[in-house]
Amino acid sequence: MPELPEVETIRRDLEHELVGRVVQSLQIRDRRLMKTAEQKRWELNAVGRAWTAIERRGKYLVVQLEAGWRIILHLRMTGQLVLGKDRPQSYRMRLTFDNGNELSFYDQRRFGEVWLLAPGQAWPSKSDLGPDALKELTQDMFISLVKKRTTRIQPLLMDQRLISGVGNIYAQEALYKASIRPSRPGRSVSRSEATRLYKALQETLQTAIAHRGSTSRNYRDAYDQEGSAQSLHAVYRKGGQPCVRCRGPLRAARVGGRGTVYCPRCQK
DNA sequence: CGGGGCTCCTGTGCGC
DNA sequence: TGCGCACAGGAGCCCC
Repeated sequence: MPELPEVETIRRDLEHELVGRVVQSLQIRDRRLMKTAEQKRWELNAVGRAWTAIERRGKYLVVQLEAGWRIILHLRMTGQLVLGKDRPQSYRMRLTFDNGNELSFYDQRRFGEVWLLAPGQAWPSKSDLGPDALKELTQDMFISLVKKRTTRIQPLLMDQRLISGVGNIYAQEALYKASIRPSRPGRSVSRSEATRLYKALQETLQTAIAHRGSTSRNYRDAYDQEGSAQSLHAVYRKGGQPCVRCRGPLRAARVGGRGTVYCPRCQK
């Protein structure tokens, strides 16, 4: 599910509802998510602490707790963080706060991950994250990064070590907007094309946030509501349908092991 | 460095 | 209707 715009939407919802609140208890239903020893560590160190800030790095959510502890969450494909009481019992983890509010972590495919980090403890991502696509990536950084690689441009956009936050939906949409084929080697993308792509990416991500993310299947915001950015999609999952620009059929292909859709006439 | 394939899971949609 | 297969917003790992 969630790429940068979806995670940012959830972040804002949680910030609004939970900053300043104190965790009162936690329930775990998925032993794969957290083993008994780890659960004890959470009860000792996360329960009783207030949430002081909620940040985002790429597709990760970072919850700052009192005294320098941090909770890191990654929703992978189908993770959901939903506020409110009387939600379904199929949660993997649930936190209860001092005002009675609850936060439930649902995850159909169970790829999502959660960490509790002690003060100063290392970031859990195996490989370091590249600059955040919206907050840190500048046009110059983007151009030099693209020109340096022989990798195809779509997998390049989605490589979290190079740029963090972009996934399969928004990579496809930005490439369409910039009229560049997903399979083009980075190095073959000219300066002016890269500039166009940078701007398309920024605009795509910002507009998606303004629409509270894309709900294709599983994604819901923290209030369990769907986003509406999917109504803006020009190519994602639209193989065979007419291109909105030239009316020719969009083509479905595989690039870097992932499905992608592009317009063979508009995207060079 | 790059690319392909497989893995972790569960659910859906399609062709036969 | 049933069955099997491909594929799905992610990402790490292994091998070539």
